[in-house]
Amino acid sequence: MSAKLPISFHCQNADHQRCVNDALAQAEMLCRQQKQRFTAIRQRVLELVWQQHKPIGAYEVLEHLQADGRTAPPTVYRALDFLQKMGLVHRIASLNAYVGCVQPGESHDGHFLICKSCHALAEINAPEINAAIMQSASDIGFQPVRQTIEVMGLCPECSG
Amino acid sequence: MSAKLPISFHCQNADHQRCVNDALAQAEMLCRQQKQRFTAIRQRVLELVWQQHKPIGAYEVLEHLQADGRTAPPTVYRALDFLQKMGLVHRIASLNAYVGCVQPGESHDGHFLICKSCHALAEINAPEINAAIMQSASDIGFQPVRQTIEVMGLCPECSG
DNA sequence: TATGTAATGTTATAATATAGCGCTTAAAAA
DNA sequence: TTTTTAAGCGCTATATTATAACATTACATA
Repeated sequence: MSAKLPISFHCQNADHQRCVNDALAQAEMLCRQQKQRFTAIRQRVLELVWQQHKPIGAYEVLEHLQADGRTAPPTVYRALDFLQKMGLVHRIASLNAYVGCVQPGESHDGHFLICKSCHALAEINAPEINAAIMQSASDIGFQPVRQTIEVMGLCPECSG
Repeated sequence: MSAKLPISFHCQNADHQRCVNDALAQAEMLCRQQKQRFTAIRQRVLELVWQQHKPIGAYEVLEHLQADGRTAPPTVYRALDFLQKMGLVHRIASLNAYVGCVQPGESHDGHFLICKSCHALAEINAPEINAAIMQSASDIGFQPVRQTIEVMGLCPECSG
């Protein structure tokens, strides 16, 4: 057994805004540490990503930004690329969408469980999955570099 | 230890056309069994997918089809959708591309190792990966339905 | 052959993502 | 502080991936 992240599909804080604020504060700290600029746009995009418990599409982010004034797609993609490089958000390949990373601090690949009913997403930290992949890969001489691990199914609330 | 598929990144037949022909023959049999029509377009698309050892994009398939006469995107996507439903090809979400399935016969999700250098792909059959995912999921009450497991890295030939 | 259904043709458009270039602004150097 | 430099962003255009909608064709079978 290994240490696991506290996992949940839905926010446990009564006030999700607190999650958002925490994420923003942590991001600011990380950017400062790594001498990266946490610009207004980057903050706003990260905030938008965190404001939902489910993956958000780039063009959905764009729509929100456009409420504050004209914005074009490259602006959104640049911000998302930056946030990914900083390990602050993950891209979900099977959905073409983005989620906030629950364990920021270093760029890494996540393992995701995604509810096909309510679209909630949980990022899990499962060393056994990594171990199984590493083992299978090394069996045939393959050197893993990045992973895309996305499992669709039903979350506890929707399967009940 | 479990039974594993014969895995390789590159074809072991001297003549890859044999792989292609085998795949086509098996597909024809499966379609017959399930009373599905293995039309000329479906055959041709499956052939094109199999003719490479790496994932092929829908529009790349389209280009090849257009050499034989005018064809539009929906035709390609329909054929690919059909082949996916039949379990004859897999879609690789992280690449927006398609590969032939090495163990057709029922629709299923594959586990993929993809070389980021030569783009070769291996479909592996690793029950340990499934087990690890199932365990992690059931720990938090999640019921998996579909998986996207794609590992990028270096194949034996490219890492040597 | 007549008939219903599945498959395909065709046009248009939606959805996702990036190239390229010039301006602005923040950070670093002088 | 001023200058220099590079990063970030605005903006236009366009590439890439995918689907909607409806007409037509071809197949299975009654």
